[in-house]
Amino acid sequence: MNSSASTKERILTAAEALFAQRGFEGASLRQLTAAAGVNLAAVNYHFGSKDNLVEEVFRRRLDQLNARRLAALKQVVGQPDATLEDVLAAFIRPALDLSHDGGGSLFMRVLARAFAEHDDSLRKFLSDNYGHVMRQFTAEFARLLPQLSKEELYWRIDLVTGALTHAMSGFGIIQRKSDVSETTHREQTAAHLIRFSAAGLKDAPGDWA
Amino acid sequence: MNSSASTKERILTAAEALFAQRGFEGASLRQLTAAAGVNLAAVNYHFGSKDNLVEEVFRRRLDQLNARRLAALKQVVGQPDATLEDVLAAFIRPALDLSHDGGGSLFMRVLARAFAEHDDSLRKFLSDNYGHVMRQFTAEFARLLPQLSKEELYWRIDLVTGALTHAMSGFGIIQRKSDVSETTHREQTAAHLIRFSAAGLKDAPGDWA
DNA sequence: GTCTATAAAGTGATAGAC
DNA sequence: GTCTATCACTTTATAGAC
Repeated sequence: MNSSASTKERILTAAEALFAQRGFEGASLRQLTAAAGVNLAAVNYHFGSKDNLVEEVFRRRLDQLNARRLAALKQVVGQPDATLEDVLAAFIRPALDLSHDGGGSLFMRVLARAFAEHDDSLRKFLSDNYGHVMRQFTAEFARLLPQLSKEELYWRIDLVTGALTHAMSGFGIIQRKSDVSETTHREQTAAHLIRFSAAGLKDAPGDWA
Repeated sequence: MNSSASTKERILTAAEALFAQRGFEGASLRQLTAAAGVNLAAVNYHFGSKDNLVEEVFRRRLDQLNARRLAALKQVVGQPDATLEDVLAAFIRPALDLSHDGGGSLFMRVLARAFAEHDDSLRKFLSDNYGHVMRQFTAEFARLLPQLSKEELYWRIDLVTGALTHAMSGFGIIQRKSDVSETTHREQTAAHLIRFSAAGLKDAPGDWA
């Protein structure tokens, strides 16, 4: 029953889809291995445990995603006339591209679930492994928005994060129309996200802070 | 082991807390009835099934929440000089108040989970029972933002929804400091949400739409 | 309305043959 | 590296005594 990919990769792909659809608790190893066309015992052989498999599902996509984000940010920071929109684009575009190339469109839904879960160990894993990315972007936002207090900036970045996660996990009311190409739709999505986020970030600071 | 509240109410309260913490699949009836101090069989006696219990957890809070939202919106629509911020406040403040009175602060986390779940039957339940509330608010936004195309407006409302859900479920980086009262913190949260959302909604429409 | 006991099925994980 | 078989346990739900 082996297709082209390795057993390990096929488990990861099937797990990503099932975690997106039914959650980490909701997706059982039996459903998962059946979908991947591999033996039940293969999960424990290759990953050790279900928890470890969950982490590997994140690692596979986030390593690539965050490398691309940091590369894009580096490009932007190099330019003296970089705008807030440029920094937002460096953060957003790589995430939208995920849904294009790797077939990893489901991964953003997995990520949205992880946010909603509040699971401490999972959050610690994400923070430990990818927190430095968020810190670099935050520093750049702070540089471009010096009029905002630290607290006000954190608040707004938090709200931007919410909007992005929501939009990128794709449960918005906006569906791509059949006469719009996938590429065009992704460009429009990026433009909406960047514009909306920039407007919220740039707004004058509140006078009550 | 009976405290003051009825068995039914105590199950609902325990279920809300556990669903927020461990998810709908992750929270078992055994954990739930143990936390409520009631017998395991009481869930099936009072609610028929776990799925039905989930719906009742939503109904208990959303009936009140949406009634307050519509009442607040009615007040706003009555005034000829109502602002976008007023409409946003009518939507946001009742949700923040939930965390104050009923001890229902956990409910917003349950709601955030429901959004991330993509569960069709749950989404249909929410849409069937509370969709009219969102439609009324959308109509008011459209009236106050006539420069936006229907598509652009829907996009922005969707992004606002993401920011609100994220913030109200309380997994932001912003925590209340010990020297800030609960009331003050809620006011600041509301101010941030309203200001940020209004800025994103009011931004000039894109020229590519 | 609340209880115990249990049915029937599902769960993650593992031992051991190949 | 892959398989079967199974362990030890948990799950929802229900039957029937009180």
